[in-house]
Amino acid sequence: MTTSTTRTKRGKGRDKAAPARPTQKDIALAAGVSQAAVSLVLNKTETPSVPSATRTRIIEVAEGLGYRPNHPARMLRSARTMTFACVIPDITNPFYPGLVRGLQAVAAPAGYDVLIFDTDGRPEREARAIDWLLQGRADGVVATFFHLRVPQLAVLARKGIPLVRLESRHKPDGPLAIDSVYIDNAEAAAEMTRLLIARGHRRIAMIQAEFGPSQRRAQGYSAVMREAGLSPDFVTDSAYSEESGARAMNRLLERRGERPTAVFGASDVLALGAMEAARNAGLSIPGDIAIAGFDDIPVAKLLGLTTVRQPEFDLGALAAETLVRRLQPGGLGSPGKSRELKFEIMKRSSV
Amino acid sequence: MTTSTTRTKRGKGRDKAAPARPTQKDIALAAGVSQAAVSLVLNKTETPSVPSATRTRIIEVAEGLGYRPNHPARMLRSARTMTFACVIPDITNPFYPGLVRGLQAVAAPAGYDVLIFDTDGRPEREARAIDWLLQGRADGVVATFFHLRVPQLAVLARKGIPLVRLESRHKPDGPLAIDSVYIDNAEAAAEMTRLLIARGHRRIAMIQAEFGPSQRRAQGYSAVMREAGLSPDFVTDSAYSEESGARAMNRLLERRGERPTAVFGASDVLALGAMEAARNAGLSIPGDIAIAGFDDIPVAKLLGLTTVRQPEFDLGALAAETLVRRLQPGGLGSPGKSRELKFEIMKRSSV
DNA sequence: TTCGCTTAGTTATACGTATTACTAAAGCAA
DNA sequence: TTGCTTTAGTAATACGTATAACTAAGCGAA
Repeated sequence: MTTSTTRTKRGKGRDKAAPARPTQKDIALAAGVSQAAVSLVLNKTETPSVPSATRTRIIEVAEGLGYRPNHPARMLRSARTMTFACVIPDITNPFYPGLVRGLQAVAAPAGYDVLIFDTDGRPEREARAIDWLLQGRADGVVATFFHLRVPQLAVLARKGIPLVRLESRHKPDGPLAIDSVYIDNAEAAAEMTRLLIARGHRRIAMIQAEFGPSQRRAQGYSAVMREAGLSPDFVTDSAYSEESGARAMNRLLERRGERPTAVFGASDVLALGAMEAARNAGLSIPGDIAIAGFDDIPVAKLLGLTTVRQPEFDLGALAAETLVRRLQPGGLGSPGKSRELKFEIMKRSSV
Repeated sequence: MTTSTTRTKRGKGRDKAAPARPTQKDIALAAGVSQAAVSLVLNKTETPSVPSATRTRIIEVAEGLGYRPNHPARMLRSARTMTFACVIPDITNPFYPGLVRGLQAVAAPAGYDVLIFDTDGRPEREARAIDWLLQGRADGVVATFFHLRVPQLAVLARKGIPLVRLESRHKPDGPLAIDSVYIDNAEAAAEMTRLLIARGHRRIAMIQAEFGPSQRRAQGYSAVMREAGLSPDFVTDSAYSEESGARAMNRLLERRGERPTAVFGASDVLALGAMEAARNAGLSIPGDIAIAGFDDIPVAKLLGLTTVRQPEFDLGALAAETLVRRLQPGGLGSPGKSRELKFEIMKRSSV
């Protein structure tokens, strides 16, 4: 609008002051060598066919022009994106940022970046994620799928894209390059349920979500309840969100007859929502009602929530390690493994 | 399979039946047309030179083979990555996931993905981010830099990569494609300080971090304090983390002489750390000490933290819109604009 | 002299796509 | 018949890189 020169950024326009991104060709031209020589020097630490004088000259010219390798071109040529995709329901759920950092911690030193894809736990978004991955945007994937199962995921492995699933239980080895990392969700939930029973609770309800890891947690809870001669009591809401948790808790509180004395949220976010709803209803925690969660997101500590600790960072790091190994030559051949990390019961003040 | 012409063309023929990702060439071969025809049909909605019979055949073959366009090749050819980079200190800070979702909400419908780069607020990581962006990995950037200033960032704009900064105040228009979105951090901090004074506090300390938006917030606080004839009282720690907040609070509590009656954390995360330290020291909030924060991260509500609301999602969405507009033809020419969103004081129970 | 070896590179090609420029064949009018 | 238009495509090229295959010059040895 003002006095601005219409600058053509790149293209055959070739005007002098246009600071386009210089390519190896530009360096070659400026240094009086071929493009191949430039590529050689810039990529190999030892170049038998290029003497150090030329080497130095090329490097100096490259620095002088501010050369940066063109990533897309590299990807195309080498069929490697040097990117991991992280497919998760929602980065806003405080469980996942820690996982992502774990991923990054291992991926970055190995030269990989991390791309995030949110599915919102919806089947069509999960399908879109697969489609998107098949476009060669990532060399490997770490993912939590609520809906897709191995048959739908196998296509990735078949196209040479290893996948590490964040799972809720041990998976039998499979022939494809689909691995998993997990903590034993059923056992963890079982142990938490035992704790609640040991504290004297008999009417214990579980707030669960429709899909995802909540199912496995529900199994552990159910098993222990029945073992103790108590009847499982589920309230199901749609998502892993505070709103869902609060809604579920309100449904519990509206019940006529005997209310539960303890509520086990299938995830911390659900438990926190439940906690707030309980407080809003004038109940004290754990006096009037005990609340337990699952995940141990960072705020759980601040709020004194008794919960199951999932080592999110370590899970991410382990997943990344698995991918890095898979992507080494010949790594795709071995059978899919399931690797376990240990959970921990964090006893705080909400139970 | 039916026709045994499935050949492995990538990977030097190691695997036997490896179903490589089919390319346009493969489709062309199978459909008896040229690669150009395939590209035409698959990309244009109207193809005057390809009759609908051929069109249909090509599309069917493409679907039959499970064709997915190769993203790197597209990027190279079209010089468009269809990716936005989001450069932030730490995705683990609960302020940022919401920002990312706002970004995604606008970016995705426009066809852009979002890549996350964590800097940890360290200068060398920020420099690495720039370097990394210059490799043509993203078409546009949304970023929070603690250390880099316009001179160092200008290189992006000069190479045709628009940048939207998440800022703490209005920036004068500049000639480059560097925009910013912000809330008026100084005024917000000023207003919060006024609230604390209005509640009767006279000894009000601020916990701040060494770099980043904390500085601007400190200015607003200082101004109001001095205006009221009170002296500003800073405790500085390194990062925007709970540990830093707790450490700073402990330093305040260890002071001999008169303790502050209110503590203003330059960010919610700092305030939460301070809150925990205060509780651990046996103080009640707000009875013994009032605590205020800045950001309004999701847990602030759960913990009853009085704080300044930054519309994180909207900031992200606005940033993305700005980028999308910049990337439309001719969008890079206009001067860099600074766009403001409104903050809100969230009065809860910690003050 | 010829042969072989080393040095210092260069040339050529491929990755998969998008796009521009071109063309062969058919149809039709004059 | 020629000339022109339409139809239905194809061939060629470029994007920037990595790498395999090649070469020209110089030198020493047989």
